[in-house]
Amino acid sequence: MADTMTGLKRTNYCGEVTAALEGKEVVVCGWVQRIRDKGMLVFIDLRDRSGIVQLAFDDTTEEALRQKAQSARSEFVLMAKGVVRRRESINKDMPNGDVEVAVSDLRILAKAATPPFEITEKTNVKEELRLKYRYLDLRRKEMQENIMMRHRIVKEARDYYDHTGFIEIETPTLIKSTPEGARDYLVPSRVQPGHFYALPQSPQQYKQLLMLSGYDRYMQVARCYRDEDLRADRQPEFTQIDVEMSFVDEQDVMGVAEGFLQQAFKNVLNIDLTTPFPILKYKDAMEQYGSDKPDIRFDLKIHNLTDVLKNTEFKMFAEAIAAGGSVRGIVAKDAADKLTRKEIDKLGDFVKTYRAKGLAYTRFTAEGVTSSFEKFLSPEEIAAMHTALGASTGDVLFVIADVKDKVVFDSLGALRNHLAQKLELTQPGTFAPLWVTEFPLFEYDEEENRYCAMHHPFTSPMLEDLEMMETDPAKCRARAYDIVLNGYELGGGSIRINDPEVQQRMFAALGLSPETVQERFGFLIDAFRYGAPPHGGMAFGLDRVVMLMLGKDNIKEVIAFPKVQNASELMTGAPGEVDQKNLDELFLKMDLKN
RNA sequence: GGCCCGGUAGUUCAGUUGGUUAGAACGCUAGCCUGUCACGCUAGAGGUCGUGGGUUCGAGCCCCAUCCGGGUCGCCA
Repeated sequence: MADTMTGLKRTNYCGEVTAALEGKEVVVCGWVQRIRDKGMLVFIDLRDRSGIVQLAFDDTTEEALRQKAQSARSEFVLMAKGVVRRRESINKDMPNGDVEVAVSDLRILAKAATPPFEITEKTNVKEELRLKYRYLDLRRKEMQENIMMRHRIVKEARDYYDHTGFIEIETPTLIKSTPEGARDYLVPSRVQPGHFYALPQSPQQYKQLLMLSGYDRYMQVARCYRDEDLRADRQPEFTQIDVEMSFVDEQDVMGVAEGFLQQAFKNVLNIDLTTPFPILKYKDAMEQYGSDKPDIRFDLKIHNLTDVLKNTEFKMFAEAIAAGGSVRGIVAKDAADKLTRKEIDKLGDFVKTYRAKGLAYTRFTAEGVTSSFEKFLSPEEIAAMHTALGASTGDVLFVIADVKDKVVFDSLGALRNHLAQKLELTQPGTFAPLWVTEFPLFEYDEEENRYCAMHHPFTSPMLEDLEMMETDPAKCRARAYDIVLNGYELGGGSIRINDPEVQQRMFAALGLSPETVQERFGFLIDAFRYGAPPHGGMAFGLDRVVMLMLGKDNIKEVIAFPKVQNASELMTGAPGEVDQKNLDELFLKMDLKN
């Protein structure tokens, strides 16, 4: 049987045992990181979330106690009492490597099986195994730092918004399903057969109603759910720092958000972010960076070559231009000696992922020019193109043409990021936040053959575009804004519609019948009849904020118990099957055919 | 649903053209060691090569199917 703690109380965390406590008696608790057994001398590195302290047993230690120490193994849980003393030889690599605890009482509180992987600060163990034994993975210093850093960032959020007059209000997570937008997670109702709750994709409608109720300046650390496929930066279950304010315009919301990021970066990372953040219109973001979440840490801007090449005889380009498409390119400065022919071919495959039909390139070296397409252009066209791109010796230029601007933007935008990574154009620890504004209000859904809300149906149109809601929806812009950091969408929001008439026009533009609107949003329409203040807000994706602040490229690293690509959790095995009895209670029948 | 990558000892990996008993490092077990700290030394255990089928005299290696994991496109108001 294991020892008990009887008679001992922890006095200090392991990492707190420093030279300042020399001569004092301490009691420490933790897990065995490592044992160095030299016979008459035994050293144990004891670890807790604060750090490591060395326990020492020597010829002055009672023999039975020393033997007990020798019986300990990795990850055993120990409690040790002893006097802090200077070491005979100092370990400069440890913060408290100049002291140790001369143990006089040792308790083995729990034995431990040999873990399936070593609990080390850094790891190269497969993620699958780490997630199956997540409770062991979370013992590692790296993970403990991530999780504790996440706590500090959440605390900064609560502090910041509290100090600036925000009230945290919890909203329900069993709510009514609204089939606009992402797929809902559904929860069957037992007491109302055939009816379902949905888990919230965001607290959107509740926070707007709170504005109507007068809780000016609301915030919530809110768990949200979307039943869509996972990515390195996307989990089906995630956390938002959700914010809504009344009697505000875009600048107010953006200013408050900038203040939060500024404070969090300062207090947590000691990094100064300059405000206000740059603002880029959606249209410019797409044209210059091929993305609505551009990484502006590096240049590699996209240039439009359509005019320059409008009379070209090169078929690939001419056909795209004739069909109303475009030809655009980017220049990788001084990359000619870094990109081999083989690597450029690979880039051609890369852009095909984004539906580009091909990647035209020119390698521009002192020895000469290698180009996949310039032989089809006139000398005047080549010169004009090079001028437009700002290309010179040593550069590699890439050109993509397509009937659809979206294909050109998507592929060049992705190529831009890919090249930046390959050519190491960014430095770790640099942060380039910006706002992207003036998003389109609508997006054409080719499957459903109608316009959908790009953001959500409560987003206000820009005042000057109001009339275009009916006449030219594609051109109608929204009072929406996204905050972007290093190529990631950190969050987004909008000024909402607070005029019931505009809201009706919005629903009409989306092709929703009055009956559908009444059924889905009736309570909201109704509420807005009773005095809705002008309001707006936004939400940060907390997981991404933490991920970027920690310099990670996978969101799982900053979530204690994340899900894997098929949306299961490897440790518990969720989701699981349930008993027939549970199904019967919920009036559910399985049909697993097809 | 599509594309790409991976799965060999507890872990990370190597494994030649298909050919003897599948190796290394770390970890683990036992013994020795009075100042270690990636301790050291000696000895040892540990493998259904993801799974199923096929080709072959012979498969970790070739073929087919399938499972698991990663990245990504679609998807993510």
